[in-house]
Amino acid sequence: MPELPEVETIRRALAHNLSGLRVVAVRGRSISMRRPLEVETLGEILPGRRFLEPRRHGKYLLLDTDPPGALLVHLGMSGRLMLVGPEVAVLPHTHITLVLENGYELRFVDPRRFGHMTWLDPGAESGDPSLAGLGREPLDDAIDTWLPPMLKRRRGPIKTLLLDQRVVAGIGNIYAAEALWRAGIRPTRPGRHISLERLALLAREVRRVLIEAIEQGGTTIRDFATPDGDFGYFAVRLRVYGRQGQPCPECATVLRAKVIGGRTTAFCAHCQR
DNA sequence: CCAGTATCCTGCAGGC
DNA sequence: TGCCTGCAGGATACTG
Repeated sequence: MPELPEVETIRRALAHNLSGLRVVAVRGRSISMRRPLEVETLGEILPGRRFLEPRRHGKYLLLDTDPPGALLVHLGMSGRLMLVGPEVAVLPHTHITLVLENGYELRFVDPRRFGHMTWLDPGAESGDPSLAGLGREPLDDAIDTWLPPMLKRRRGPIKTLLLDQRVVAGIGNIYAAEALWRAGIRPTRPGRHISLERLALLAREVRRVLIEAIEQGGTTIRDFATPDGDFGYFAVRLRVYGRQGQPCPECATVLRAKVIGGRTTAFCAHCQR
């Protein structure tokens, strides 16, 4: 579900409403996830710690604490965080609840269990398997200088390269499709067969679409919501994602879809070459 | 080494 | 109405 703009939207909400609060208790049940969720371990570590300003790298959230350490959160496809009062009904698939000193609860809900929540001791970040090797941030305004050479060097369809978190961190299926449409590039085209000029344009479109999506609070397709329950409004601005069979907003050619890198990708065969 | 596929899991939409 | 299939915003292990 959540790509960079959604995770950033969550981060901002938490910066506002979670920073400064202390954990008083941890509730939940350990469950097998992509990385094991050790509720007992978190129950020993977290109580007494205060949340600082959260950080984000790609689709990962880093909830720094004092005393030092960080809760690493990835939301996978269906994960969400809720920051709510105890009177709010507990959703199915709520795997862990952090009770805060003000009575509010930070809940990690993830039906499909592709996400995870892991504790990182100080210094463990650089050696963490999820974080090590993560690419640079696409919001960087110099992206059009460093991304094109990387795309040029790798093999495979440009769409697959954009989704590779080691190349650039945070792009998922929605924004890859949108950026490629904006840049007029066919998702199947091998990255190394695209000129540096067009790749620079693509890099700028990647950055632009992510920034616009953040401004709209992310994209709610089905169930994305901030910890406070707000939805994202970028869905109305999607031009190709999920719109196969409908006319291209630019030229009215019927949009097609093709599976690339195991993911359905919509594109306009006329505008994207 | 590379690219492509299978897999983890639940929920939901669509077809019959 | 109900059953079945396929697909979903991600990441990674495996196959050939």
